[in-house]
Amino acid sequence: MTSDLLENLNPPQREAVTHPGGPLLIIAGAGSGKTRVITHRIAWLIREQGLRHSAVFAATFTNKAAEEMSHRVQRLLGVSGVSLPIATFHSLCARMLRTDAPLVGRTERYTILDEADQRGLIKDILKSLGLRAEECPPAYAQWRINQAKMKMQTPDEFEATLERAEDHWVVDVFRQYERRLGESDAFDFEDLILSVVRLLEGSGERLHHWQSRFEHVLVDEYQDTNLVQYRLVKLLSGAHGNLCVVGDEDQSIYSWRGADLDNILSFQRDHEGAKVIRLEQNYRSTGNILGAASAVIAHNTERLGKTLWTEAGDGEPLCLIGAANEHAEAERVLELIEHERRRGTPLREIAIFYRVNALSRIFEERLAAADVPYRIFGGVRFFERREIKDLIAHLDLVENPENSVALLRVINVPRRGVGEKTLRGLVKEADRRGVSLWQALRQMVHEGKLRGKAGNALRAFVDQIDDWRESVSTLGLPGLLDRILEDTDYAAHLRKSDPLSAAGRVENIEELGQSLAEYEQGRATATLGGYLERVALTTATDDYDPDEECVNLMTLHCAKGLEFDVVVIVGMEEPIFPNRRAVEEQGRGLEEERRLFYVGLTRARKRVFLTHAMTRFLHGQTQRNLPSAFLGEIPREVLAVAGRSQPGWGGRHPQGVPGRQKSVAPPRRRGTMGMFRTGERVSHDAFGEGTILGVKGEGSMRRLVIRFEGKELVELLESYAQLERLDREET
DNA sequence: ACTACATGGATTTTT
DNA sequence: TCCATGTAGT
Repeated sequence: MTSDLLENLNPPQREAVTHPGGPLLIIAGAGSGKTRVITHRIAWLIREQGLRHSAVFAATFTNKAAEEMSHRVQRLLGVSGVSLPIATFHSLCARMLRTDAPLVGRTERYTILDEADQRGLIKDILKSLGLRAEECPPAYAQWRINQAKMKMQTPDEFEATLERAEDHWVVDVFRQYERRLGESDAFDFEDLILSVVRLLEGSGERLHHWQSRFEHVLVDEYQDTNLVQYRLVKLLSGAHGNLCVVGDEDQSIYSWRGADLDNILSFQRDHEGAKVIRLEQNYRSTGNILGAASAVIAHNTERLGKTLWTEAGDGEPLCLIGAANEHAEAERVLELIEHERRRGTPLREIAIFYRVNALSRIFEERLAAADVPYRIFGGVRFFERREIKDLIAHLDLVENPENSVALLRVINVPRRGVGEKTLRGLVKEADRRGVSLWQALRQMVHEGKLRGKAGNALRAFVDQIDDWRESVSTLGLPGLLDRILEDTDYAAHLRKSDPLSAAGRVENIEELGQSLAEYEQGRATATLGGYLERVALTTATDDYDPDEECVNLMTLHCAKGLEFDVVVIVGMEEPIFPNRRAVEEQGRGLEEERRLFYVGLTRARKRVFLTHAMTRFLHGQTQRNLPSAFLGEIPREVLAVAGRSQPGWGGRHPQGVPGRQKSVAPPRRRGTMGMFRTGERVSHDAFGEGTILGVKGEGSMRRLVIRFEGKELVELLESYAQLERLDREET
């Protein structure tokens, strides 16, 4: 029986799809049809192997990936509107906890804290412990606590492994934090998975229950899993061993978020008899792009190794563009976009990637000035806007008033005259009684202890929450929101606190109402808890429109999983990319930076442009930047160097080019201007005139050591330094 | 209790 | 430069 599910698959893809069971590692190179293989495999398991829909646990890292997979599987199966267990790790665990939360000390109405909530809670704890923010930065505590949790450390274990004595305060914060989470009936992101792991480890009955529920376990982006996710997957597949993981070690770029590359590197050792399938045929990029990416990544040592190939032709060479400063760089990128436009490339097929967000601004400004539509990925997310967070916090409280984080956020918004002093008293009182803030409030109301201006406000607040809680069922979700808006006169509060942005914020609130209505309409059992779970685990970047006609700006991290005809990677400069801090502060820094470059390159279908500026104004000062070392790792034969395309500009105009540039010729490509020798006089756009003192390396790695007039020594890669020979001109 | 200024720090951020 | 955060003033 040849299933139509196997049509249009290449042999290794087919083998991966039809692998019967047992551990399977699919090493999926960039652009090798990974999603296709996963979705076809799930469909194949269900249709050809007779698996129940609900028996395939398929975990991803992003909602977007999960949604796409889920849709495609449903399409393959010819069904729709089915809720398959294809979702993010967090979402799958949240679902398991909807029934099992009471077994880990929470209720079914638990709350999910996002990172902002988490930071709020930590700040609060710091305050109540009397720690000063200068010596004990909340962000640092948050980071350490999350790191510890990702390593499955309890506060005690964290304390035992603490290396720096001066960090001991974090232990206290961690202990308090865990306690307060419990009191608030809340999970943070990591807890969602961690709690399930602890549950499965602690209860044979639950382990058996979930193991038999999920007969196959699939993991996407396996190179990004951390210890907790690894344990979860191992536990769930422990009984039957039907574990299929898909990943690419060369695209692991989240180690700083706890991802452990060893999970994928040692999969074979870890799972006896594991089958390994490599997907190496690339269906996305040209030969030249693939050649560049492969050559770059070959410098890494922590690899399973794979050889990407394509049936496509070489295509055009990658194009390196050097500019004198960031203004010139932006100008060149704009020219390039204009040129692409005339070539017929749709704007939505052009992307600008940068290593750090700080680089995006100048491109935004230039694009806006030139009336080129653009959009930025990963800005402030919808559900992180202040007004939305405020209202969600109200909803959180209605669902679960024990949630102290939400309570503190909301108790004086809009202003009710409940200040810091009153609040501190309340926190202290709750602490003394050993109950949540909400419980303390209720008890105090009951005992008639709340008097005075603040007391009245607090009593009214308690009544209001109770009132809302009672009316949820009659009002419906959008109705509840309206009621909250009305009762708090929130719009007036917005107008008062920030008149300029009020209109936009009101619009956002209307959108929130829309989203509530949509949620309610979309399902038979729409609950407030269900909606809040979705909100907590969803970023609104998930719903961007890929067809919108605009240039895409994003960090290299955001680019993972996307593809464009034309990719421009800007800021290819030494301290920025590879990022000096990343290299210094993380053990595997340089290799991870290189993987990031690899990810960027492999996003491109047709053309890649790499740009760098000799000097850049950043953080309030002008820095002089050498071209990225990664540029030297690209084989010379696939790299073209654009010369100065506009005589008379681009060089010594620190203020940028005055006025609008008329459309100009495409970046001209030309090779280097012959080899330079020691002793020759040269001129350079940014550095001025100088003398070559020495030569290092050879071929594409040939570097020139130059002393520029009155300045220190500079080492430049000859192949793209854009030097001009002076001696000859002067004679 | 809220607002206005100073200070210091500035990768990346799937959930 | 720009932003978040902390403190001093009203």
